[in-house]
Amino acid sequence: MQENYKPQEIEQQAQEYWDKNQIFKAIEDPDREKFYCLAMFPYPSGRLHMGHVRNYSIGDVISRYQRMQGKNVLQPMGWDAFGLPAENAAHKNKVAPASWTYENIDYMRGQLQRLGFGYDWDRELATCRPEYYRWEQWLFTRLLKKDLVYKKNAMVNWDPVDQTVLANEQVIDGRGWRSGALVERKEIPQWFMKITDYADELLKDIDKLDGWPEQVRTMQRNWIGRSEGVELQFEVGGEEPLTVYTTRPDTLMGVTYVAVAAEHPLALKAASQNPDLQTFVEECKTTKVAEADMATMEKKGMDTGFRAIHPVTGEEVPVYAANFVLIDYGSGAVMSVPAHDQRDYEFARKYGLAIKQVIYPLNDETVDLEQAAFTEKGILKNSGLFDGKTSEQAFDAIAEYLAEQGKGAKQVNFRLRDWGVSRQRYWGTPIPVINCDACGSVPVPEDQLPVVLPEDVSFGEDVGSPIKKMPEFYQTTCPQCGGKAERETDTFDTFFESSWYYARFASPDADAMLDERARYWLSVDQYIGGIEHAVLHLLYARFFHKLMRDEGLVDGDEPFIRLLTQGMVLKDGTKMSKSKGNTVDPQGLIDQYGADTVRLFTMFAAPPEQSLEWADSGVDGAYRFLKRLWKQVYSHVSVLRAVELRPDELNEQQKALRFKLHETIKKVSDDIGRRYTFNTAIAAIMELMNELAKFNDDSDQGHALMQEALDAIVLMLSPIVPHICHQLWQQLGHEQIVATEHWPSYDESALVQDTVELVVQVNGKLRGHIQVPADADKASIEQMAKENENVKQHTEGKTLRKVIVVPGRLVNLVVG
RNA sequence: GCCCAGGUGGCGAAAUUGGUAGACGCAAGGGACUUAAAAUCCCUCGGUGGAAACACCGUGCCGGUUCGAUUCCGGCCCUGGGCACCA
Repeated sequence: MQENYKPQEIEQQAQEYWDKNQIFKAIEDPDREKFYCLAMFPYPSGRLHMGHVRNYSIGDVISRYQRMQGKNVLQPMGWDAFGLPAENAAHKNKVAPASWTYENIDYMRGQLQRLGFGYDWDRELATCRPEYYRWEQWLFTRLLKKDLVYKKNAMVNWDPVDQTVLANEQVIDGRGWRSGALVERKEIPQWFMKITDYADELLKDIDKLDGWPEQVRTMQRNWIGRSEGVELQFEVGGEEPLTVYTTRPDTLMGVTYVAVAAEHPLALKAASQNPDLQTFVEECKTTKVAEADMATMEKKGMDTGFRAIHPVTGEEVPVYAANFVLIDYGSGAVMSVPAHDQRDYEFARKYGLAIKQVIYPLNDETVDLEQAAFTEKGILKNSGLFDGKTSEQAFDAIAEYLAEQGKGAKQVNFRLRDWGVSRQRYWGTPIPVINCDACGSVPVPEDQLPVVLPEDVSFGEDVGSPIKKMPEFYQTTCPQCGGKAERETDTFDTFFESSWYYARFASPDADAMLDERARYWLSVDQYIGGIEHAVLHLLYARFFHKLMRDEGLVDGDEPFIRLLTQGMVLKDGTKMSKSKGNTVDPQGLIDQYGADTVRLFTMFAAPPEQSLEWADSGVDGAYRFLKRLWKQVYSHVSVLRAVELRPDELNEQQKALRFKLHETIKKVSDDIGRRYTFNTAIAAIMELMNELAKFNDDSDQGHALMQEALDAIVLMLSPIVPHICHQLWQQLGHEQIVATEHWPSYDESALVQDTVELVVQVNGKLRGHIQVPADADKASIEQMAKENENVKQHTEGKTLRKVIVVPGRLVNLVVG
């Protein structure tokens, strides 16, 4: 008699087999087509959550499918191991971030193994290991010499009580999350990467990424934000002139004031003489650094008393200090045209500043400036020399005029800003620079790398990075002059590590950043990860690839050929995260149902790109399906009969089943191989299984057909539920293991049909169905449609005006 | 505020290029089997009317294009993601 389906038992057996026979070990082989499939590596937060299971199940399905296509597949796994949560845990539990992280890695590795993902574990890496981060330190020192990194002052959130820098996430309602103190903006020196040097190429190459979702390409284009405009100067008597950039130089004649950031030298100078302004500048310090906060806060400003000279009219306009102008971005000053910009308009109304209309609609419509700014393009009036020109003509004319006067020029601008990589935190890669009073910032020489982060540190109530208080770490000598010097104690942004790990997986043990193996495996053929990474991580990784290319380390311009952005797994309507306490822990489900059921249900619940509101209900259905499959195979093999299938000799019922079978193979191949809609692939296989259950045919050909169908089902399901399929494939009498079998192909001749069903519509509404010969012509289809009884009810006494025949689908009779 | 998505039964969803709205699954209700329960199997399952055939309504809201719109266009509402120091 048949055995019962015991997932825990068979899953362990299958995993032991794969492990022992090194089924997923990837070996470079120039004679075989490679396929590098990568899912974004996890932060080792402690336990896997449902979003991880979804992400890695998708990656594993694609990897196993590609292996069955005969490709040489690489699927690695590693750990994005540096980051803030380890420091938080360290404070809370008084353990060192390193040991907390390594324990989490060990636990989560076990969970991934329990889920049966086909990784080449020999390539595992953790970014907190010196043998990993030494190479990004190396790259950084190279880039420093190439002038692609530099140091400048930049704003951070400063907690005045804890005396520490806060991440945006750690500022809640303007206060530090631990101290509760009002957070201030503070300028400190920080390292920057010149990503703007690559802005043009990063933008242009988006066109090459036709394997990426269009929405991600659009977001990246908008983020880089190339614009064409004019940069111009406003003289300020006795002071440095103010430089502003505008994409609307046609509105220049409508400028009625200029606004500068509260931290701008002009504002600070005025404030030193003006206590009210001083108070305002202080107030502006309490806004968070995040752009969303800047954009949604109440717009406030105050006259500095300075007057700027309009570069064309020579008129004086006031210079305001304003809280919405970013000192970090551009020149920290903007020209304001209230009549033609909504934000300037609202600001001008609030402070009683002049509103001067200079652009008028082309169609002579009147504009009501009592209601809102007129922001469209049009024709210039009240603009002196430029009256009568269209906005487009005025753009050029005004730019030329300014250039002649030496007061401005056309300029291409990017919204993209250079990447600030310094973090004032402990648990990160030490920035490999030595600060010497005599020589300045000196890169750590190659032979002194890596700069190792001390892992044995004590973490208690004391906030702030322990290495900033460790002379044995920071006291050193200058590599250039040999004098006393101090190391940087800042660490890299953790996006630094995640920007190149995909490449390191190709040569994880190389005694260099990368070696020749990277040229074989790169680029990544399929990258999979959360949509929340659409801009930052994916843009930084593209940037790094170009940096590594320019160092001669990799070929090609882009790291990821095809990208699948997985939707978020939501619970109670928001992103699952530890900080929100709404994570769903899959471990209970794995213990109860086994890995295959969890994988199957996760892939069945929704298409991968869609966000998924998590609910456990439905897992039972996936489990029931696997039990049915198990039973079906065992009852089939309980009768030993080796009969060859003869498709030409099948009866009608057998032909119908074989049609369904091959239709399903065709659909599932397309759904898994091209569309990545695993949910509909599973649904199609479930439909086929429902047909098989009804198919009671003891004949030899019936048995042979059943064998063909079960073989195909087990092959098609094996990327999704690999353990049960490993076992069932053997039961079905095959020598080879299913993981290395070939994907099934469909038989065209099984898909030939004599008749097809068409839908008959009258005026677009469904009124009946007709069976027609597959090769019927339009006239006979029309005739058959008209003869349908229900159709007659709706056409009687009416004039037939038009007949639309969509071959293989429908007939629409238009009557009136 | 800006950029990008999404909104379909009680629930997760399907409809791939403008062509049968609700496949597949969950839950629920009814039945079979069982001493009973579990498991399994069968039936029903968008709303209203109807015994049924069938008819009308129905894909966030308002309007448009079309023989035909969940799909395309315009406007709005709501939800989610990102906004440069969460990862």
